[in-house]
Amino acid sequence: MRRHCPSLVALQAFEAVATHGSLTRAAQSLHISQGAVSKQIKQLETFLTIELFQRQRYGLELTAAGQRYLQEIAPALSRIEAASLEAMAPPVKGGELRITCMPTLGAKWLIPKLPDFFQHWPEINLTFLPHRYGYDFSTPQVDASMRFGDGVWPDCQADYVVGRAIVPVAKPGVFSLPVASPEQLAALPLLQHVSAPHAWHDWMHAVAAHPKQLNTGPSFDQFSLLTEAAIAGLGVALIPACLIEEELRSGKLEQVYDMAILDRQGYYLCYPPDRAELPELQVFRAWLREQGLENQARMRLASMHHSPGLPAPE
Amino acid sequence: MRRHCPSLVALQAFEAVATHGSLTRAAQSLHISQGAVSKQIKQLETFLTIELFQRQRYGLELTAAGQRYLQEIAPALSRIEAASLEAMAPPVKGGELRITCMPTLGAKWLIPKLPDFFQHWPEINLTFLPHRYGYDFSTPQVDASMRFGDGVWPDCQADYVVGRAIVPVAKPGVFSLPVASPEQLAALPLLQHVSAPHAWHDWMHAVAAHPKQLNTGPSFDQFSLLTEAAIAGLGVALIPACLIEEELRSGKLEQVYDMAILDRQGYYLCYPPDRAELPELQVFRAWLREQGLENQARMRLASMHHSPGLPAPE
DNA sequence: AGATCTTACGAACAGCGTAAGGATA
DNA sequence: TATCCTTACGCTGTTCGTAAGATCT
Repeated sequence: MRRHCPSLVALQAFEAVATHGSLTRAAQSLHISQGAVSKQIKQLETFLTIELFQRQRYGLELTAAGQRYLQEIAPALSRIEAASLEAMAPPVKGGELRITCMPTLGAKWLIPKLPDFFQHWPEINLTFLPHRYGYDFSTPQVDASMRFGDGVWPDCQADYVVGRAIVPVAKPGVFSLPVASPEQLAALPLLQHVSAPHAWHDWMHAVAAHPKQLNTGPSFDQFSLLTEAAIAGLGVALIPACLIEEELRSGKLEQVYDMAILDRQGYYLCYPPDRAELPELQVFRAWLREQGLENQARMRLASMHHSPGLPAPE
Repeated sequence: MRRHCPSLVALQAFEAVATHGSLTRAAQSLHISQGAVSKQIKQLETFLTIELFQRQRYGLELTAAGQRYLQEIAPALSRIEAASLEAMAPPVKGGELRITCMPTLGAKWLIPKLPDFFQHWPEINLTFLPHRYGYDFSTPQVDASMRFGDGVWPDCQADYVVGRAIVPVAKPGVFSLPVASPEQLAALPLLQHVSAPHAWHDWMHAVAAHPKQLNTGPSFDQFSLLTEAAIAGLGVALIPACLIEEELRSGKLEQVYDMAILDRQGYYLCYPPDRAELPELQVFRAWLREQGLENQARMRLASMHHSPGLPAPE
């Protein structure tokens, strides 16, 4: 049976452009030229006879059809890559992988998911080095590191994992929630992250709301404090969804408006080019990517690729 | 991020060879040369550094690793194709598709699944023509037809859908079931399909059992009668799993040994080459394929590519 | 002999990088 | 001007078909 499928490289390019919101950065992440990506996207759009992206100043944004397509394609790509890695000769017994990770992300997101990783890859010996080792790959101690940022670091490959989806949350029952419109939110106490004073403005912009004034509340310098403040009922906070999965599940927090925004910054897995071929790292990378995708699949997203973004948290 | 994936064409070739059990027939179904398929498979095996198939006289058989790989890859491919078709410009409003279908398959398998099809493709007007119209595509009345056979018909493209997985079933509680070994089955009354007197021999062979004698019971000339006989508690019957989904679910029948065999014959969607590009047909074909895959995913399979196979049923 | 898989060779095509062109603020 | 996307050209590697070779019954 002849299949009517686009090529895998085109789909990978599509996914990269969709998550990065830009041909240039997608090309960087794919390690190919920007012109090549442009052509792949165009070819894919011609094949499907639809527009996947809306061309804009400074980047491309997914159309509605593009979003639907991405939601089907991304998990399929992920599954193919994971299955291929799993099918390959398994890594050497006792394979080692040494990483560092930001404390909040580790506690709230990564560690809870590790049992699944060890179930698939019992031979891989994963070691968390002290976070203060940072991302100095010059010593042989650290193989990879979970960092926060926009995915561009010198001398460093970076694969997006999770954290760009930001949701507004509050303690259930304190305010009359969830609200019907973003404008109603503006009147509630809006908790701030000191390093991201524009976060609420950006959010309002991304959901196309234009309140006259924002009721700014107290500020905090870490997401963990912001989380606790929201749980205490002090107001509404903008927090990466991946850091409050447990709180949302258990009902300690509630999403107050069903729209996440896609910030430009997020948690990336970084590693030096010379470790890219390490089998244990490839396996970990593919697994991380699948975990990150699951997070994203469930949310309604308003994209905001070119906002200033939030600063490094914690 | 650079991905370590094989190419899509290689994966499609892999899937085709796996379902057909032969390079030659896979090549026919893909409409490319047999040498090309051979090379794709070899390249894929080199890429994964594992053996996907065991080369045998008259064909190739999946290795255990190959089976695991197929179970991940096939749904992913299916999803990509379905998403791509859905993303394309939707078929013209009021698109027509006229098919014929064998009565038992229609009643037991296809019709119950149609609500899902119409949900995805409300614009497509699907018409079931009388089965006696058969598969005469010379008149413009019939676009495609569900046929039973081994997938090779002259002047006709044929995509495998479902029906090759055969399971032994009986009424619960009548015998002491399920049995621990295939040999114990040989002593129970084995219901026969008159046109497939070797079915039970083949099944025993496929599961590597060698009973001294088979306790052959009454014979029937249609699967629907065989099904009713099994429900009545007359004995154990070998029936395509897709024809007794409802009976297994409701407990009217029970699978007596947890091993299906993959017969060479099954239900195929056939259509003339000049209708292959009909958008409505492509959509229907991709949807059928997904439905068929779901059936297969749940079973333990012992393959039996080169048995004589069962005759056309009903 | 008959069926099947493997391999070799040349042709066609797809994917890439470089680099020039065009649009927008 | 600066940034980003688009397009053109030529190179490279991949995929294909044809067809001959190998193997097994």
